[in-house]
Amino acid sequence: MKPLKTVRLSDQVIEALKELIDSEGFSLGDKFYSENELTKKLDVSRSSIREAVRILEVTGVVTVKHGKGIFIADPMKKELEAFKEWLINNETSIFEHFEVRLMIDPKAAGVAAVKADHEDIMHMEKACRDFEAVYNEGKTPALIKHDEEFHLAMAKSTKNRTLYYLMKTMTSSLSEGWVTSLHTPGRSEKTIKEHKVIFQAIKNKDPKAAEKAMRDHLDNALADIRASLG
Amino acid sequence: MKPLKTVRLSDQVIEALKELIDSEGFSLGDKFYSENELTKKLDVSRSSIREAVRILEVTGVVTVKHGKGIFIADPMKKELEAFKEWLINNETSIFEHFEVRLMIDPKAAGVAAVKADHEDIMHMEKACRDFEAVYNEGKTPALIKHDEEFHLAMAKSTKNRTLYYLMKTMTSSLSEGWVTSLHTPGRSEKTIKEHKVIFQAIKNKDPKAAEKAMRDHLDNALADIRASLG
DNA sequence: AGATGTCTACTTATCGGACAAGTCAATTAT
DNA sequence: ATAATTGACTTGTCCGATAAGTAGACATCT
Repeated sequence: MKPLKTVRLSDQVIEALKELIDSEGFSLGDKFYSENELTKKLDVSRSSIREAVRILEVTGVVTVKHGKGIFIADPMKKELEAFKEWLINNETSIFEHFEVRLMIDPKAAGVAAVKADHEDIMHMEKACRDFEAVYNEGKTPALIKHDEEFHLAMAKSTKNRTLYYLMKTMTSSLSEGWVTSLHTPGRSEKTIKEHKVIFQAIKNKDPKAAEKAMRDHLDNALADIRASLG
Repeated sequence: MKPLKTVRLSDQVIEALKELIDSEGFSLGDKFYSENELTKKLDVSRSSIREAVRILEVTGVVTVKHGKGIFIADPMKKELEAFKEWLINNETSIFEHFEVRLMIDPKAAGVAAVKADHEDIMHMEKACRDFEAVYNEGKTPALIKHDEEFHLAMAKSTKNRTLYYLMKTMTSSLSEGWVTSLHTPGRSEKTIKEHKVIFQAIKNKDPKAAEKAMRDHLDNALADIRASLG
């Protein structure tokens, strides 16, 4: 790479690095080339490489770790991990969790009803089927996983990655701490029915019905938990 | 300036330069110190100075002109251009963030209206005052911090720690470099008014009014951002 | 065998000096 | 007076050296 007049070299390097990441299929968390490797690869001094990498770091494309190397970054990942850790360590109550989920999930279901495509519909339908199948096999502990699968499929179909990652963080922290509490007597059967109602509303592209169905689902689940806890 | 363990020197330089700009009263278009001057002034090698200056350039604090020097930039103008670029390059956009915030914040404001105690009210009132004070001083870049302060105080008064930490995670996930772009022309004045409306509704323990005020606030902010981006 | 410390290679972080190249104004030649 | 030149100052890039964090291999001790 030779300097082009009037255009800063390090700016060209920035573009070259983005291109490298895309074209060579680097993804989330992968270790990138070291500064020395990049020096040879792009035939540019290490100073220019460093400037470019540093800028890619502040713009959230990569993260640089002293002594380890350059890694492809996930913008929200760091914060979400800290969030999850906090959720687990602080044993936040299941009621807090539901209060938040009641804010998010119904609205998300409404958005999903508008934006879900065929693939999303298939995914949610599969989650419903899996839940029912596992229930019929009597594998109660595994049910929570498929409950999450449905809610995550729903979140994904909103086409909002931020929302999706957020839900993933919350659900994963939930399954690690409160597995047993969620399966109160008779809850699984109700969940199967309620998920189907939500699914149908989304499939019918009816936002209001989807929102209401999701709210009812969470309200019912919360009521059952309260009842079982006395 | 001596190196501090575990903290990158160039990061410290960034803060030092921001401090220099503030404390020595540099303003829009002024010629800043040259790299050599900064080297002597901060007792740091030119490489580190360059890294820091380069980052301040991409975040819109200064502009660097070959052969001429470093100049204090117009934050708004520069950043709005860069912000557009950033939105294009990053898949998770500010719009995704707002879509999620629109799900959470209004409901949270409703809960806050019910559960906020005296201390919470004081905290929110302080956030409103701080925002207005900083605005009157013309320190635009610092406004976002006090905007977040208000929303976090609101979240905290829900007494739901999960919700609070969630909000904290989301606000911090907004890339630090581009936050001032959120303050489009005329937005600050509106924010002051809108925050007051939300605050009053919460203080009056009126959940529905609080919810509506928050929804309006976010809708308006989003509309302004869309408008400023064309 | 298992725990512990040391060595080594590789990585990023910082430094200092060198030269290229753009800018501007004072000086000089015409 | 005008044009060309020079020189000082600026950022842009390169190079080589050293510091410091990391991880795995290896040897040592218990």
